[in-house]
Amino acid sequence: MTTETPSSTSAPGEAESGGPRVVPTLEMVAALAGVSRATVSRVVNSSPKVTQQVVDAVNEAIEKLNYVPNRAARSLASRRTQVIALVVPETTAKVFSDPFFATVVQGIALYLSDTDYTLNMLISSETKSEKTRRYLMGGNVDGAIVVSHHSGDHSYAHLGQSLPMVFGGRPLAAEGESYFVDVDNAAGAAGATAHLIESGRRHLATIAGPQDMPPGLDRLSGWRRALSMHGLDQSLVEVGDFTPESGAAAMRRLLDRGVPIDGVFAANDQMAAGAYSAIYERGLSIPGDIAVAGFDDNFYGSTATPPLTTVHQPSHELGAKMAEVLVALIEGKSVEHVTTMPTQLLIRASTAV
Amino acid sequence: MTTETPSSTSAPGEAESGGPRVVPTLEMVAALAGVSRATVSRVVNSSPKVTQQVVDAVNEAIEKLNYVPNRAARSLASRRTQVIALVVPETTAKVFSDPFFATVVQGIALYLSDTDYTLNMLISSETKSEKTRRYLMGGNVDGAIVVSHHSGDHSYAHLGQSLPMVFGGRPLAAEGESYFVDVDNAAGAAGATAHLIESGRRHLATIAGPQDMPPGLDRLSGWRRALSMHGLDQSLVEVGDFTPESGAAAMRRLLDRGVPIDGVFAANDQMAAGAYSAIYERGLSIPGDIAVAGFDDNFYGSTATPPLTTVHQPSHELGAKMAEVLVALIEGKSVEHVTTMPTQLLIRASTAV
DNA sequence: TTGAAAGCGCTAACAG
DNA sequence: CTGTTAGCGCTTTCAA
Repeated sequence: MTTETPSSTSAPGEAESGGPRVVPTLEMVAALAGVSRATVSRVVNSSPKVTQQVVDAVNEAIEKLNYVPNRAARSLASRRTQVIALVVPETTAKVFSDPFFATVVQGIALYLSDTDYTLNMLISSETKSEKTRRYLMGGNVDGAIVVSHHSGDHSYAHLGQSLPMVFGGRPLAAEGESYFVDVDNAAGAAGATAHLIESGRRHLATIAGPQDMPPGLDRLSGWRRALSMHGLDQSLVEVGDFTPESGAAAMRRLLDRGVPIDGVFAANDQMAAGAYSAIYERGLSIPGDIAVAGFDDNFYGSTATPPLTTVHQPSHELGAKMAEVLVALIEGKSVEHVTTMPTQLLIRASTAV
Repeated sequence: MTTETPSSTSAPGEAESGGPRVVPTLEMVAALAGVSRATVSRVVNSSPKVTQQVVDAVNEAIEKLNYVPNRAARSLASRRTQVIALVVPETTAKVFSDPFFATVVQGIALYLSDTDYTLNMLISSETKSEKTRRYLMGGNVDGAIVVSHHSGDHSYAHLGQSLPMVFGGRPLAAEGESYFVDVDNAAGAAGATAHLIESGRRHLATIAGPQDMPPGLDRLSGWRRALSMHGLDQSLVEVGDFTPESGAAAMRRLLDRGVPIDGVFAANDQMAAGAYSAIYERGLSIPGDIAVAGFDDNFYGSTATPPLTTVHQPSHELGAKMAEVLVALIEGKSVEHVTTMPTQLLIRASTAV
């Protein structure tokens, strides 16, 4: 990057028209208000010990000049960046097409927009993870949020010892001291399963998610919990990988067992959609022959025929909560390591009696 | 050289364990390498005029100390922030569930991860637009990217005169000097329509998008262009609002006209999906009786039965291009105001012969 | 309650 | 090619 500046010193951002952009400084405000820079700084940071009179004068000057504090200067002086990093592992970014993730991010951004923090989005690919790590530890951010979709991958966990961090989704291994916000997968799954039972189904199967991912594990255990509470058989389990195809395959395997099945809980909507096709292939009906419930509440479920009963995740709130926890952490408040958000059962036609 | 740190001053981010986080400074690198701070700065900024020997020594010191430049200090001194704002109008954020948008953002982030720029995401609601504006103009960012989904809303356009800005999607009114990156809607639509014609269809209709949105307008004109090139009738036009329901309604109106129709181009996949249901309602088949083509390439089209022929948008590349244009603009290079990205026709079963 | 002064860590002329 | 010298705009003791 050649940093030579032509003699005319055209300020960056001056663009092609308009006069030189003049950004008012705290000093100018001080001059206009007839006080010292220190006082202006106090007003800007709402220090309690400033005369109301002075406060008003300063605010008026600020208004008049359209003054906005310069973040860089502020950071440098206060040794606080007011920046929060949003780390998105590239593998997650690929699944970006999952509306769930997008909504979580939106929740984070919206929460932060009411604070003085700014969101810095980093896509961290394999090749750049070291760069990301350095950036995080280089004093460029006050904290970080790591959204790793379903994987439970907390490879940045150890950084949590030196930088406030919050993870989305519970880690696979009990990472001891890391903070995370998660949805109550087990309770959600148990609720959906209970609903199946309450609607009269007695021969329940499940299409579980990968057993090396926390949501896969937890949703399966939720299913088991509901069944054991009712003393029902728990042997009808097949595992998929969260794709529709795997759901269809799992459903076929279940049907091939030749035992009666009148209800299925799939660990996500995609697999439930896959199950639909397998069920229809065999000439069976939904919910007539088999009731189906899913998890996630996305497009696959809502557009299916019949619409899928599923477990809705409060993705927006999840994001907001992650931001909230992180900010609390940064500000030195003590926070629970684990925050669990409740899910909501969406009853639709696929489980009608 | 007073680099002493008061014993009690606990650095922020010290978290609950681990020693005080010591972030190495350029000065420490200079000392270790036995050169001046200026030289270290030159090396860090890869200035060409430094002896290789010195460069190596400095880099070694950097490595040893795990030094990362402090962005705030750098910004303050260089009067460049190296930050790019991503402005997401909240209305767009609500449509966040559209994978298109998520992918565009990903493209932006990925492009920037290879540069020294950082992405700052701002959700700008009605109530906060003034805050956003101030933030942008307060010297906190070097430039901004505004992603306004389909609306063509360039309400931030006037800021472009003082801050480098790039918009996604062409503006509704010819905003004179604003920069934008868009997909070639007209060409894409013309291509899909041409494909319909080439596959033997002669009685073509279209379900156009809202005529107050650029994509709605451009896709309709693309359809017209293809028809006029073949001297076909252009009267079978109905307008929808990009929702499946509006697509179904529009299709019903078309069928109600009582004239022969053997092909339909819908301005997006959602409306095409709606058209499917209207067509099926009348007992007609796809593509047997009517061939259907859409635009966007999303879930609605790929999961439809039969899979929908549609126009794929290079969303990832679009994002990357937006970032590229903005960076060029910031660095004073001259760039075209309009950048149009090509689309790609995805031929699937809905237009089979 | 307010002001003066001393930096935060880095870049950018300007000498040498 | 390298070092010296000033700041960038703001916060923060420390006095007054």
